[in-house]
Amino acid sequence: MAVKLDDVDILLLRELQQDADRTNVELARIVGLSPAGTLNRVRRLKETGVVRRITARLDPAQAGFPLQVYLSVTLARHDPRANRTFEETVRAMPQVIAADWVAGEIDAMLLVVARDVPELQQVLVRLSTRGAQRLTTLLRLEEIKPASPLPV
Amino acid sequence: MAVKLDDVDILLLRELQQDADRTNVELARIVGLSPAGTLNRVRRLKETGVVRRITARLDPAQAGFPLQVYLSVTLARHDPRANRTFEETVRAMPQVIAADWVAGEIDAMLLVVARDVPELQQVLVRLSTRGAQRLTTLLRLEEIKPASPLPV
DNA sequence: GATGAAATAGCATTTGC
DNA sequence: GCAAATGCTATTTCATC
Repeated sequence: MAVKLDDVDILLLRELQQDADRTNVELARIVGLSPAGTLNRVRRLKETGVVRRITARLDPAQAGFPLQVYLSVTLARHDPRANRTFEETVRAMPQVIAADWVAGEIDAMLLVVARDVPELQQVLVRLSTRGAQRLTTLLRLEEIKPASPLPV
Repeated sequence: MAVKLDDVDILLLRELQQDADRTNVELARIVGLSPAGTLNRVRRLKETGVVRRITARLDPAQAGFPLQVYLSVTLARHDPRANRTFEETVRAMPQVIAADWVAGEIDAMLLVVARDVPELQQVLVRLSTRGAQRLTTLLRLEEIKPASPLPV
């Protein structure tokens, strides 16, 4: 935790994670501060990087992406150059909506969306030709728990 | 795609996914509509469910959660009751910030955050005693690609 | 059926305390 | 961090295409 957060900050973070689509005045009422004070708090949370950004979260299926998969990836080689090639490939593919290096049974975990099966296959083929030795596809069937706030 | 989206809608979705922290007037200028028209569009996108919500995305480490893991889960039993028990357990655990049923080598994929190793272990133990037969932990090391907009 | 322009009420943001 | 003040913005209304 690189930033000191008091109770009001924590409360603001909870509220903003749940619903950032509210006026500053409304937030101020919730946390019991003046609008000016609230504005300063929120600004500081953004500036310090605790709040990375405010975004709209879409329903992937409603937005035209009925296929969502987790892709677990093992690389064929593990030198820095192979890693970078893979990273750049992943960043350049719009269907990959998140990706992380991980420690465990595999090397990387990707989240991929696609409009149909052929598009998904394109993604798989491209990753295979860019260093992925083993790709395990986990098709997202149903949400157990939606993207939730960090329990600050 | 359950909703018809024209070019202006698509443009709005792109902008809102990237940065929802802007005034309606600013959005209106970007998409080339009047503020009133833009407001109607955005409201409709929210009402139809394409936009699920507007939220603050935090930096997990900055917010006090240096440990983030993907947990792949295989259940011991697969009857409806075991599934429900597991679902309810997961929903009730604040450290689980997202969870999905998947088709593939495993049954479910979870995203978990923790303040330290003991807290992570607590999560693992609890899941084990609530139906998880096999738990594979993938520790998030480094971001390859941050949470990105759907490529609408 | 949706847009644009005008009008009002309310808000964001600044300044001084 | 608060209170007051100003300049904009959100939001509604109504005419319009």
